[in-house]
Amino acid sequence: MKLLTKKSENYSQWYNDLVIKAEMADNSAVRGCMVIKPYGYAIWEKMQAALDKMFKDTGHENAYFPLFIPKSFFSKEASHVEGFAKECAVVTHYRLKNDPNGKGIIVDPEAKLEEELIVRPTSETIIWNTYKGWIQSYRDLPILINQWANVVRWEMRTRLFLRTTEFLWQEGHTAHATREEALEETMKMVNVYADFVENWLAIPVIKGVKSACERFAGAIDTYCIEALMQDGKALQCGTSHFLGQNFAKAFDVKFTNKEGALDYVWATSWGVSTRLMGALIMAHADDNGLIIPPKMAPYQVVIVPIYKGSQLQEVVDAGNKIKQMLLEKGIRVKFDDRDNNTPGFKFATYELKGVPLRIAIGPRDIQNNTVELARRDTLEKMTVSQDMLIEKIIELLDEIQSNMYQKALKFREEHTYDIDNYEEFKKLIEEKPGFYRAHWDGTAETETKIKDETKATIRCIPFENKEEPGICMVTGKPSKQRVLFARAY
RNA sequence: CGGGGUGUAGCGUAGUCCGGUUAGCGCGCCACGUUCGGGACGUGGAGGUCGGCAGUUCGAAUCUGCCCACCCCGACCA
Repeated sequence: MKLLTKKSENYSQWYNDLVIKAEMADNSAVRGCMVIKPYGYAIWEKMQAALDKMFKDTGHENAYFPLFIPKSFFSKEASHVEGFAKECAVVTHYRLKNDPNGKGIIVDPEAKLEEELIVRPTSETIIWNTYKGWIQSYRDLPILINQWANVVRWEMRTRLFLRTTEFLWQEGHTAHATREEALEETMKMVNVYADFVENWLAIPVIKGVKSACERFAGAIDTYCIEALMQDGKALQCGTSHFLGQNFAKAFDVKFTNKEGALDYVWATSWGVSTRLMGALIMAHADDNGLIIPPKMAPYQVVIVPIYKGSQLQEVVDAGNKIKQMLLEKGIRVKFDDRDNNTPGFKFATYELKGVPLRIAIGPRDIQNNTVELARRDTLEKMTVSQDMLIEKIIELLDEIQSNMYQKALKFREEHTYDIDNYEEFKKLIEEKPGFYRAHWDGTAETETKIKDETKATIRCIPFENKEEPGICMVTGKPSKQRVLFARAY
């Protein structure tokens, strides 16, 4: 049975199939929205837990702000409105009634809201309106708050996990007394994201700053992490914005500093979303299905019993014993002792779901005091003595985690090219999609021209860039360093 | 919003051009039995407003009109 279209045939189709068949998500009845299924949600919960701890460890607290934002709040920061206006869902009425013509139910025209409410596409405005009431003195600062929430952006085109109309995310919103402190926070959080994505999701990222065109609406600077997917397209995995005093000015948030003078507060905001689930899928999966890194996996080990009728009890007992041993070591394990599926079916199922390690145990193993252990990342199978099993599993989970990272890193390196000739760039971005490091004159005009002609955008100006003087590949004007181009999701 | 495509059982589909018995098949599902070291098999069974509405006709999944939904490619975007 053909479960997935091959990656090479139609990557989009392959990705959709994979998401749906691996029990991550379904398309929902609402345009552009998705149902996150239990298996997918379990992975999201793992992400939440890891990130939440990292936020707390860096001094942040969680809070919650409203879903609805009065329209007037939105208009206060000019570039922010401009950036989001085109994709907002708007609540205009608060009541339904029976259709007087007897055709079901209609919106009651009498129940029109005095002021429309925007369903948050991001919460800067309502949060800064709130912070205004919280901040009078430098002693009230910093405010370091994170919110776990859903947001709505009415994009034209949607894709499961990568760009859904409604999505889940966290958004941090901080307020500081000084520019330096806010800048430090912005950098700190982009580093937290990079740390998380690399060490937990096993996806290598490039940290950098966005060009003016790609910057968040309302920010002075946007820092980001960019990853490369297996089809050669880039995916922005997280952003951290230095908002300067833009929102403080828009919402009139002033404080008395140590010197007794009034000043506007400095702000940052930062977020990652369920898009990371898309990244996880696209960075690692193969034609057999998902590959979930051990630190993210809802279950790290699955035990599949193999038996003929009379051996059932013996094999199930052995399986339970192994399960118990693994649980005691804090390893997340599932023992699939359903008797209505064959072992082969289960093998395929858990490969599709991306479970990092599989134990198969049957009569032969019981006789030899062994199990068969199979790695999802390499599909390698080995026979292991039960006495060594726990140690071996702990070792392998570690190894799989780092092997996945190394493999993704190697892929990225093999798909990162230096390019100096624009004509060649136009050709190569088509034939060999990936990251292209090129000189750029720093102007929005050139960037826009490149985007229009090639669909490639500047993903970021990497932080860890060595000084390398050159000339812009389009205009020939001087450039201090190479920037990162790619086609992106 | 433009261009292309598709809607038939939970999923995948045949049939539509050229209207004609009870809409067929595979997977899945239910029952029983045999199986079980890489997606098992047999027997029996359940499951359909053929996307919707209207029209043409003795008769519509099939023809006509309108509408709706979804997918792919653009524009937009995390």
